[in-house]
Amino acid sequence: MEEEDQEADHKVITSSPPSSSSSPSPSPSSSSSRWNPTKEQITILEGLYKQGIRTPTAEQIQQITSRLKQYGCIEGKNVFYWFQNHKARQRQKQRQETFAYFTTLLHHPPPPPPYNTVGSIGFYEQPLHQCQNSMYSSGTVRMEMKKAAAINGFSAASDHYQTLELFPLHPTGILEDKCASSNESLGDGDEEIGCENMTLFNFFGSQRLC
Amino acid sequence: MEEEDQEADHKVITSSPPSSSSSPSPSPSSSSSRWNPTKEQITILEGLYKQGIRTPTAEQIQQITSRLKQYGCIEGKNVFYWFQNHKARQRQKQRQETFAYFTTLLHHPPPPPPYNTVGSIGFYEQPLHQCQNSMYSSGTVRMEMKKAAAINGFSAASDHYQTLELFPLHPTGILEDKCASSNESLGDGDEEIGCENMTLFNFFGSQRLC
DNA sequence: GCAAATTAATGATTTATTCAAG
DNA sequence: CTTGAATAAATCATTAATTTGC
Repeated sequence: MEEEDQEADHKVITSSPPSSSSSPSPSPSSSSSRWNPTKEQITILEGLYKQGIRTPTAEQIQQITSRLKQYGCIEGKNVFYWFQNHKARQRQKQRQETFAYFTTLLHHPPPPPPYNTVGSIGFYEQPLHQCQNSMYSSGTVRMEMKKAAAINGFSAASDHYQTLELFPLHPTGILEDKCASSNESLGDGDEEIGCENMTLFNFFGSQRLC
Repeated sequence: MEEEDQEADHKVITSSPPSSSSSPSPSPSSSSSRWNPTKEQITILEGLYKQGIRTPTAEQIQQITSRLKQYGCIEGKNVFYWFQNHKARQRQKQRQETFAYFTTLLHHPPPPPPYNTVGSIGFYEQPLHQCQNSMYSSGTVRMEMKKAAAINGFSAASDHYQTLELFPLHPTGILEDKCASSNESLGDGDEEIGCENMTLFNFFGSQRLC
């Protein structure tokens, strides 16, 4: 549809004067192409983030924006982007930390969980992401499975259930383990539970470090 | 429509300490008529949930099940039910929290930002958490807001933008006030920056940055 | 000391996924 | 099954840091 000319003049050299000034004070003369937050603005934004704000609503953005204007020029979109980026990068950071943590664990095998060691979540060594959607190839297979699972579950739910054996599900050695105990603790648990995209352990996936 | 049942089984109550208790050890003596997850099992299941798994496929269920058997007896249907219930209840919980938040907001007239101290960001007195995901009680409020953002940003992104205002995003005076130092409506020198997409959030009152 | 050159951060866009109405 | 809204991931692009040669 819209083929953005990749070669547009991104240059926009803007002849920005390398004013070398360290503080991006709201000096209007600097017609920079992008928002350059002041220290105060950053401080406030981070404070809001710590308060739990992640994806502010339009109204919130408005309020925040007008509030931040006293410290320098800023628009709503800047606030919007800031939260987008900050959230994403915090998550990214944590993934790396978690990854490092797991790597460490793999080198120091934790005491084999007998029965009461809380933890051990590492399951797949594959990206995993939310792979629940991509385990099927023909498109209907999954549906079938689901239904089957459901049916099996509900129908047979009487007494003598016996490993219903949902399918020709060969155990496959896919899920070798390399368990590692982990559960909270690592990282600043600043994500809330309600959010359904914690992706705490996605680090197996799109990890860019390497 | 697809509101998961609500009172299925499994209490998830932190199962009592394994020691000595009749914790559902792998002995299918069927002392209880229903699955009683062990703490380890819960931990793992929650971990998987955090990883993004919501509705595992039959295969995944199978894998998870066999994995969890290490910590106590369990069947595929238990896993299946657990995800069903957990998903539904998390959603329910979040809706409630969000609703509470909004109720609070409605009772506390939008706190006039007494901005002065840089460090203290007294925006919302409540933790706020992240209500962005479901702040609707009836189901439309949030939609409106988001839509506004989206439409303004992506669709209207064309030419001279000017506070499109395709919404009752009435300022409500909530955020008006101070800091009005920079007016702008005057010059309407909109095209200041060569970026087309800049209109993303015009509705915030496309004011010049500086 | 200072700028050009290089690297690291981070603002801004675009693309892909997810979810749930219709 | 299709589609729109919302959001996260990936990517692009610019600015600040910093290194480096003089």
